[in-house]
Amino acid sequence: MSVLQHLNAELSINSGQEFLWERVGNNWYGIHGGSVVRFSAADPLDLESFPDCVSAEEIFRLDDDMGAILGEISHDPLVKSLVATYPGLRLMRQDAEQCLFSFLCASNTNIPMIRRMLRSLCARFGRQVQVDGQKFHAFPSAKALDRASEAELRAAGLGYRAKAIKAAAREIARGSLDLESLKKASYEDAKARLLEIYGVGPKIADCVLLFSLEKLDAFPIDVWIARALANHYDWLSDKKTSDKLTACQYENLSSQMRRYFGRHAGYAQQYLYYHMRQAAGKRW
DNA sequence: CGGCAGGAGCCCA
DNA sequence: TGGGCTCCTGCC
Repeated sequence: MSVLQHLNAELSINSGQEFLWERVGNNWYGIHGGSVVRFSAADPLDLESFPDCVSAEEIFRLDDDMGAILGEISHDPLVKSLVATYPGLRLMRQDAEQCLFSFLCASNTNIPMIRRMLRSLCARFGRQVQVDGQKFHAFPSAKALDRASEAELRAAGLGYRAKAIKAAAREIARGSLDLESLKKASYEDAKARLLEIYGVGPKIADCVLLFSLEKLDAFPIDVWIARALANHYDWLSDKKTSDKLTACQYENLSSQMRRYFGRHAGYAQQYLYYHMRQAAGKRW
């Protein structure tokens, strides 16, 4: 995810959503599927991609009506206050395959480790791209990942996640999984298809649905959101009693929040997530 | 320094 | 419903 603050001024990327962005001097550089993207920290709309197939409108979701969206989710007093505290925070639209592979790497680990795994995948299996005299590696295609053995993926530092990466790469490479087509499907249908993938549970599915498949009502619940719900939403039924949510509790809580916040519940989720991380002093 | 908990979870018995 | 999974960092 990324958080874009003040589109025309200060900007920060929250790596809890977008894992492969980094600031170098006055520019941000990021990996978006097969492209390297660069934009100016001072003016994010001054954006180029290499090769040129991504626009600022696309990745910053400039087509979203932020006024209307913020109005909808601000019926909740906490989110209303966070909208004021973090002006300009936005969702970023991610490459669907990269998003799926990224969150398959995200289970039972932390953000610095996720970044390390993904950089390792890019370096080993991604195409090299030169931008501004610097060498980058694009995100590997599903075919490239499918050509790698599970052992090679383990050697890239993925641990037990290698099996899931391999399984998803195979489905995409063989054409049995078409993420693009899921953008046109309903939330329920797209989620059901994602849950068939080995290694994808409700949390990862909701992340892909929100960040890449245009399901802005998806409400992913990770450990930070679970804490936010426990601390601030007393009226929720079947709240977590232990550290971890069962699949049943997850669906119950997530659907309650989707109903509560409405068709752009995912934006509310991002404010809560960003706030919980900020409050805990996390930068990355 | 060793030991242990924890980290955008999920699968399996 | 509980245990295990890779492996690294932070803390005691």
